Amino acid sequence: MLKDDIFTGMITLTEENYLKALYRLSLETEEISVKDIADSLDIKMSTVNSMIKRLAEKKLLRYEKYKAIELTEKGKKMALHILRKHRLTELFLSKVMGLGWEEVHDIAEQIEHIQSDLFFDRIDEMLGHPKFDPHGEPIPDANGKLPVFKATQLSEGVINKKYKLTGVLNHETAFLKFLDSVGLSIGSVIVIKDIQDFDRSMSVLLNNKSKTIFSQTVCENLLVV
Amino acid sequence: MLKDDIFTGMITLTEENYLKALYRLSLETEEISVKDIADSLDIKMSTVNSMIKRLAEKKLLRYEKYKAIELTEKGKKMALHILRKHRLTELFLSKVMGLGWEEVHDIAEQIEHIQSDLFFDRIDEMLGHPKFDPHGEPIPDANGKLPVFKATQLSEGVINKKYKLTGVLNHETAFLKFLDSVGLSIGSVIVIKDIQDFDRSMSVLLNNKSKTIFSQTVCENLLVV
DNA sequence: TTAAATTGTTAGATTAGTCTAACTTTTTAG
DNA sequence: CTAAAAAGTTAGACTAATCTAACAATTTAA
Repeated sequence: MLKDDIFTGMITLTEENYLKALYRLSLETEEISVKDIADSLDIKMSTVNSMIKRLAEKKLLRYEKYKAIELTEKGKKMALHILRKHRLTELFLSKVMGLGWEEVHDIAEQIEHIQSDLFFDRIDEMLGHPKFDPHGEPIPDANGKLPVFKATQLSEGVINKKYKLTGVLNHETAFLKFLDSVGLSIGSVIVIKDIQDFDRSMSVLLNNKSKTIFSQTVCENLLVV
Repeated sequence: MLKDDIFTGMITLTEENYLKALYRLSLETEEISVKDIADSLDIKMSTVNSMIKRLAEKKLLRYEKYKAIELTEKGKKMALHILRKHRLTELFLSKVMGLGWEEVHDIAEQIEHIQSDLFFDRIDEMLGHPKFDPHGEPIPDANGKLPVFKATQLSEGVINKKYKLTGVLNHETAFLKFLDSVGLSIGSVIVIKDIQDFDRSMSVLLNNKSKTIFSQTVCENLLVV
């Protein structure tokens, strides 16, 4: 029974949280330090120090005294798996269960640790295998691979190309209500018909039906792919 | 920080599992012993012994050396709260997410520990505030109160009374398919029109529409209220 | 370039949850 | 009624995850 988990690849909830933090940090900084992790998880450096030694033994990261910390491929894959579960859960709570976007994060932090492929695959299916969460962040697929493209702002778009709405950067009620009022929701098709040079506003065609004008601010807050 | 949880009423996942086991055992036996708990959770008696001392300190159960163990009102309330979350989750996984009844239990064992009233209240709402799970077991309400009546078997029913299907005792695919084929699902209305003395089969009216005959076996497996 | 500040490491303690082993009390069967 | 079996208890050890406190290495700035 001792050190069973090294053989089974089993991982504790706490270890999952370290991996997730490690992955997030790897996107933000070149070199991940013990302090970065301690700050991001709000625990002491000494605690981090002992934990990374354990994770290194499990081959989830590479670590040498006083050097920067790096996830291994195995560690990265596990982190992406948790991230996938987190993002799918957030989308599910919001789209299927109708919870507010500000409410879903804390619940998703708990549900992301549920061990059941069945459960998350079904969520994925019910959501139509989404590639991005409403923040525009990519959702890793079941194999832990990230989509190559990240969603971009509509304000970066070009005329006459078909875009699909995948998320928004502004989550205020007022903005979401505005989107509602023009008939926009995740998955809507947007085609830019014209761009006004003087104020960067755009004439757009929505879902091949209604035509309207979006200000630069609106365009910057719409994530498309 | 020391003994914080005694003040906050916070409870660990493990403690929740003890409470749940205690409650289940209290329905099965008069006197709950250390051994009962050890067997039901598959841990050693010595472990149970130390844990019940902790739970007693937290006023979740009453314990004296060599005496039977009893949940306090507070402990019972917490146990019912977990039970509510478990049963609501099972129903949700099955009815909303379309998972098979054999698959939902293990997932529900994990999700029942999620801390979020919002989440479970929303599930409750989406399910239409169900009073019974598909096993016919009552679901405690948000205040931890159990419905007074437990579902009974249709085979115990009387002629011309309106019954509502709340669950089944047999969860085999074949039986569930049969129910499907006659148009029965949770919530369906059943009225017994006649009972045959010689084989205890019943002529029944379903949803005020179709009339059919159920064998005694079928009636015994239908839970109604 | 060296002293101060920051960051990292180690040692040792604590708590939750578990175990084994030794011992005690209660229950049960002859 | 008593001896054996079953159940219960205690003591002591272990792991995971955390902490504090002391000390070491590295980085930064005067």
